[in-house]
Amino acid sequence: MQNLDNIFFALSDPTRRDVLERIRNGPMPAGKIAEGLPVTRPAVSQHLRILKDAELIQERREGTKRIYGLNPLGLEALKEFFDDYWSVAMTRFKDFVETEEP
Amino acid sequence: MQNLDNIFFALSDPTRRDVLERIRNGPMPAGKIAEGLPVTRPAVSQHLRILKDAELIQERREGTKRIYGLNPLGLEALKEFFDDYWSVAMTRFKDFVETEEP
DNA sequence: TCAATATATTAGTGTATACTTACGTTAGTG
DNA sequence: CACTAACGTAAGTATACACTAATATATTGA
Repeated sequence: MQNLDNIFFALSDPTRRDVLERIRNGPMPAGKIAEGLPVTRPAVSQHLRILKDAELIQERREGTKRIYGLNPLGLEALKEFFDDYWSVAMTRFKDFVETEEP
Repeated sequence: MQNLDNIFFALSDPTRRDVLERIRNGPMPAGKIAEGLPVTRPAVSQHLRILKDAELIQERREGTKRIYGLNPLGLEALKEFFDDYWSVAMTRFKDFVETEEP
């Protein structure tokens, strides 16, 4: 399982979230991903690596192309973070609000 | 509503996630939050500010103390990110895996 | 009002990050 | 084999970040 450090770090960058946005409707080669983005292609390559390390995307080779698509593994880790963590938050929040009133 | 930049950035730091961990079972004054952490109290103050800007925590004053507790607003934004975004990811993932096999 | 408590803010610093340009690598094509 | 296409990698740089030490602010009590 991926650690949350990498996942949240990967998601903290807007350009990387743009990358995810571009491939959310289906896999895409690296060049095409870079087309829509305001940074150079090498920069996108570096972002892709970070996203891949976080297991948020997957790589598949096809000739000279590299097709990138979403990887649900990192997502699963995030989901666990929610289920295991924030379920408590919601219930505890009430106490906080209630004691805040006079 | 909060933007995801601030939220993911806030969550990308392990110390800040430690802060959240410490207050997830109930609000706590800043000093007590800092006790368990390996950084100085001013550093914790700075982290608290970032978490507060991201609307992940709330502040309430009580005398000279400042009590911090979880704030579900940032969390709601994150939840939307999931529901609105990753529901697509899961279904699209199948296509990717299937085309990967020979 | 003076001092103590609890905390935030500022200034300064080493390190990490995101970017660009230049170069290297791998797979197909004549 | 040379050439092109589609990438990744390396080196260098400006900026952002997290941290500490010192200072400032606000609240309470003697």
